[in-house]
Amino acid sequence: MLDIRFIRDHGDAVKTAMANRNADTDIDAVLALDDRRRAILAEAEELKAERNRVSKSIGQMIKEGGDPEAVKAQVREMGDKISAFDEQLREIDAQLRESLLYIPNMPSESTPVGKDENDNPVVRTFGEKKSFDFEPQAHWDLGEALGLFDFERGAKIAGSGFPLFTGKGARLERALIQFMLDLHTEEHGYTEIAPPFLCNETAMTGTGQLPKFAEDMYTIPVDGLYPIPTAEVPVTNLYGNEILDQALPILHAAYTPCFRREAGAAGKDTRGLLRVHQFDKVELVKFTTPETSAEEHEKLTADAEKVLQKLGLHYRTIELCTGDLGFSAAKCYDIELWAPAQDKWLEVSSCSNFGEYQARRANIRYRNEEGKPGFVHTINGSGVALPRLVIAIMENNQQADGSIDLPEALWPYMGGLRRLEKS
RNA sequence: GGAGGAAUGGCUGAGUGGUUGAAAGCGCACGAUUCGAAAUCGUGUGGGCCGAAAGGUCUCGGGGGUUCGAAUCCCUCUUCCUCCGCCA
Repeated sequence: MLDIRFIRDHGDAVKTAMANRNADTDIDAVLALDDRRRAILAEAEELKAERNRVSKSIGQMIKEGGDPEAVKAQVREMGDKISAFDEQLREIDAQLRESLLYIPNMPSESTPVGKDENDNPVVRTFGEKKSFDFEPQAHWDLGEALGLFDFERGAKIAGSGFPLFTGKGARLERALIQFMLDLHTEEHGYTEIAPPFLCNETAMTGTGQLPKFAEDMYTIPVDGLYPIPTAEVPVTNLYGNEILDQALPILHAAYTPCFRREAGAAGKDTRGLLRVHQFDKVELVKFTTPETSAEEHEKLTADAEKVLQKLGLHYRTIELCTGDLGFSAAKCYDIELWAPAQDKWLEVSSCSNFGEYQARRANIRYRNEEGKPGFVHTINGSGVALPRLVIAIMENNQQADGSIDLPEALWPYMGGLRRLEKS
């Protein structure tokens, strides 16, 4: 959420930023609401000050044996007026907050201005495209043949898009999760979190999934809970409504399953693991001061990339332009893996710096050098998401006979197994 | 699921209707003392909103109510603790 005072003082900059984002927002309406709010607030508070004064004098009067009835009546009348003002304020506050919740973050100064994904610059590339002396197979064919997953039965018990892994496929999921968590906790300094997989509306609003993206979420209406679409939600909201007294930055890594309805992408990428309703992911989350957030964002992106380097996978890192930037992000790098049988890049991580946008929504603060509370900056990114990582491992490391060589980094996590082949 | 108890500032903990935003202690910050430190003494020390500031207002788990006035009384919700039941 943006600071209403910032919008008030930098209306034009905000409008430009929203235009760069292709965001449909009515900043003038928000400013008008803000004006009205302050006018009414001033009047209401003046009246309250008066009431408090007179009320106290009643106490005195009674002590001195006077008759306070006339004054009481007067104050009661003031109270009625105040109630009316408060009622108006409640309404305006709710409207204002609702409006602010629908305004996306300001892109950072350094975010390139652009229209859509075609304007996203490639920042760096690691490795290169593997060449095959045979026609590489798609992961769904490889996996089916090797008995790594059984999507038909997954669909039977849950629905299409709910993958089901079997045997070595299930083991590979577990191995990757453990490999990534070990890397981030032992080498990159993150503290592991095992959070709830369901979150309430407050948490979902804090990170920006609600209210705008409700249709992308699964819901459990009877309990008011949502299966999390990313560990970002529970881990960021860990510190909601707190003033942190521990040293920043705080670094957390968390494995969770993620649940996404993919409502806007129905019918797209329906085969295999390209786009699924449930997937595993290791997420990295940082809480920093404004001074260090840019640097910590770069480091977090590097931490995510390290996973792919260790697995020897060809990837590229792109920076999202203003037109392609996520709702809550100020700056974002996407990491994409090359999948030869798909003949395209697959996004496995979005590393975003949210500035104080999420912190303001979730009310996460720290004490600055003056000891005053200020909003932290939050940063997060996948480190990384499993399905497309599995696709890349399978499709890049496949052999002519349909077996798959496992990256060396995974051998210890697979109980020494070096290759997936027909048993 | 049933029956009880609890929720106050960074922490411990007073406070059952009137200048209480809240005693006291601890902690923390600054100052004095000291060659320096400890100890000691003094001063200060929650947060939101409005305001250029002075100041005002709101806030004692959340919401609602009674009252001229609520941390204090009433209703309700949430969370935690204890016991019973059920259960991975």
